[in-house]
Amino acid sequence: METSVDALTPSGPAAEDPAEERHNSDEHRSPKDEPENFGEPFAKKPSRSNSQVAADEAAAEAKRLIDDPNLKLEIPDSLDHEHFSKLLELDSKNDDDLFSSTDLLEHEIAEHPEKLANDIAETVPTDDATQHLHSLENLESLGKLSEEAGGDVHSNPGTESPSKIKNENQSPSVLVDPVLADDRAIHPDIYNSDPLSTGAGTREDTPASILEDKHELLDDQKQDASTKLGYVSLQPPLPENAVNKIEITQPIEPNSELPMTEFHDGANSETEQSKISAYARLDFQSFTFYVQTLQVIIGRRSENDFSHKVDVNLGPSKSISRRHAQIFYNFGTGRFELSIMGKNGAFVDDTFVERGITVQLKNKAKVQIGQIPFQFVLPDQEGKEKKAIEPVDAISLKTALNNNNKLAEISRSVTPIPIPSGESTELKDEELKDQPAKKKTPPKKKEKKEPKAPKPPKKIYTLEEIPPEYRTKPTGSYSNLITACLRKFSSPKGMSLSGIYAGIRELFPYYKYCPDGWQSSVRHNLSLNKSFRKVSKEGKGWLWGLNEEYIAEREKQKKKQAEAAAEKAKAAQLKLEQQQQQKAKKAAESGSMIKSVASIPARPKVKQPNISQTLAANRADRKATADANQRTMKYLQEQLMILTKDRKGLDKHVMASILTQALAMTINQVTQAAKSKGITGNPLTALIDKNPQHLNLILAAAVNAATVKVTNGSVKQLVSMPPPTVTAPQERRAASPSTSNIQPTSGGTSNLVASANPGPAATVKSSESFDPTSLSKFFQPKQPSRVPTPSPARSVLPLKRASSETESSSDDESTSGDESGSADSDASDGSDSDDDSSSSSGGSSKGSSSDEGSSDGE
DNA sequence: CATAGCATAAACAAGT
DNA sequence: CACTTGTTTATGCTAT
Repeated sequence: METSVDALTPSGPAAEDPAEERHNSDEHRSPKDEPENFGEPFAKKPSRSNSQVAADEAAAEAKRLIDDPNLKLEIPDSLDHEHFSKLLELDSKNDDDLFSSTDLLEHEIAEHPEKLANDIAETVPTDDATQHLHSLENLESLGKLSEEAGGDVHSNPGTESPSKIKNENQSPSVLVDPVLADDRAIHPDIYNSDPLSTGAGTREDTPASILEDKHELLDDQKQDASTKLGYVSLQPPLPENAVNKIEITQPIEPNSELPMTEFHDGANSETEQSKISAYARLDFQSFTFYVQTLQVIIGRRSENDFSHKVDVNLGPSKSISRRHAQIFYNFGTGRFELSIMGKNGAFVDDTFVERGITVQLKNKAKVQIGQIPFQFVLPDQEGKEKKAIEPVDAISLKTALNNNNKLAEISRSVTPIPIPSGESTELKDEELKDQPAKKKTPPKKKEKKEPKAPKPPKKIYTLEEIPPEYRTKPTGSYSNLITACLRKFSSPKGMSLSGIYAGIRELFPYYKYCPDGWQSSVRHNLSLNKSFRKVSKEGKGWLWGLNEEYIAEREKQKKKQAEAAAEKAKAAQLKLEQQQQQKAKKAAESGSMIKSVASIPARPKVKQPNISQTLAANRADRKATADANQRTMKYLQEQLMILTKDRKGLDKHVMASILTQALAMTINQVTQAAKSKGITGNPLTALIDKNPQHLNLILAAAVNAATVKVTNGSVKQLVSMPPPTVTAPQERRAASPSTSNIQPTSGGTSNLVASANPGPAATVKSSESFDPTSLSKFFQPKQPSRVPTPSPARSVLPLKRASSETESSSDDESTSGDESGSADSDASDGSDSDDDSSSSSGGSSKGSSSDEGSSDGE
């Protein structure tokens, strides 16, 4: 260590207490950890080449996930007719198939982020060491997936890149990325060292990283400073000094729960420079190293060897491994821990710790590596106070300036840092620059003891002080927030309450700025919600974890409910359709069938509050099914009308009966046929989309059969069976003026119409012999024939969600994968009107009122 | 209108 | 004694 930190000696006031977050408890890390894992905590986020980015993403996703925890499908009540119900059955089955895998994925993620995580987790082994990995992976995958999900929310899943998402969120992560990347390059060992980290960066979401994020978020000035100061060692730029300096990295803000605090260096009482912000301090005989990142690697570094990163170089002694030990902040336990990676082990408080073991680093713990002893010192109470006061950051400082009360305290806590020596000076400068601006006021360095304000009330932020993106309360329930937090930060042993607080603050910075009170809710949730459970005991409190089984169960049920709801919705729709249909018929009977038909409103249109994406999504699903059914019904009705334009003198009543029966028959038969064929999904829908001509044939046959039945054979063929292919329909229409009315809406119908009539009664023996089996062919994997452009179906019925394409796709999807075609023209007509919700996607909208109110408070 | 879920508070009990 | 951590109970809101 080149560093000259010697100037500083352990003089500083020893920390008497660990930061609040850290508990003194002695829990050790599981001994299993092997050198490689040393980064357990880090291991968690191996991939995040950019810790921050990842963090942000994670946060973003977490939010997203959280936001849509409950997608519910709704379905109408049971249908009356069995055919309908059958239809529904098919549909419901189909639903699964209907959704493209992507859809499912997205939904799933949106709905049950945790589930996803679980799934992922399941695939992974579970020992201590790997646990972290899990989380990591989970997170990552989650992140990726969620990204997709997020993307889809807007439009296409998967299209959006993480960065994009970030941008949306305006998270600073983006900015950070480059840095991290560089960082990696510079200190390959760190990243590469971790076997677990799959090539991705290994940086953790340690508080440090978090801090980084914050820095950026907080304010520009700070940003610069922070970057430079805080991560000097890591950053590519800042070469000379940085490199040499042993690692005096100085994170600027101790955020929220992070332990980082300031050390007062008695020796340098130079005033402003008497303090250094750090999470902890390592007092060596000849120098002092301030732990300002959540991960510090201690080892031996040869002069020219930069292949691996060493934050604290213990010299050339071979008894010291290149990466001999690592001190890191375990977010899960809220403590600093020491992982021994060096083959010769180390002594911690006079106890030998062998390689692969991780132990907690208590305040003032004595550590000896090789022949080099040092003491790990946590910040003292002052630090605590400071912390308590608030995260010292630009914002708080500013505020402080404005508010005298706190000002005093903050100032004390924040006083500038004296830098140990040499290189560090630059840092100092930087800091000074920063700090002066913010903290400036009282260089008063009071002896560590101050009158001590009774209790620094938590700082109250004004709206302006809060980064815009963090002004609104995250959507999602506390249980979701907690779940996200645990998934992201929890160690296998669980997470302490304070750790959870910190995690939540990290994931949802809103909680860094909002007034206290939410902690109570968190506690309330932890103990009340079965999704959480006490994993292990730590000192006074418990380490909390997720009750995966329960969660899984809950998810299942939710899903079921959703499905049930969806079915109901469908049923309702169908019912509605039927009713309409009947109405139509009646109307027809009365004389203006056509009119009635035409008038049949496409969809009831559900009013959508578009509150959250979730809801939107849910609705979308419901709608999808409902719409599909509706569309189908409408289509059938229309076609029937068209087919029976020529009533051949039958009277209204008779026609009504015929139509009703024909419809029922068609539905029934098609459904049956499909069922027997094992076809999932709504066969009618599929048919409409893929082979409307055939469906027309079926309808025609059904009509004839119904006619025969109703008229007792007096009329055998109401509809002439057209040849399958047919085309020129126009004539027909022209012929009968009435028709024209019928399809004002859809051009698509024309085809059908055509098919329906003209041809010589071709094939179908129609009438009585309505052979269901004949339908089978329609369900064959696919018939190339189908109708192209104007898919009648669509045309006829307005689709609901113009907004989200994904969904629309989902609905037609119906059966086999098809291209279903185009939604063409017609679709447009109806759809547009209602849709809705999608727009809302933005999310976040949420409780503006509450937040603002609260925040504004003063 | 009743109900389920949540969010919040707050009172208390236990540990530290 | 001051806190932190957990439990419980009560109350109000909102969406269903």
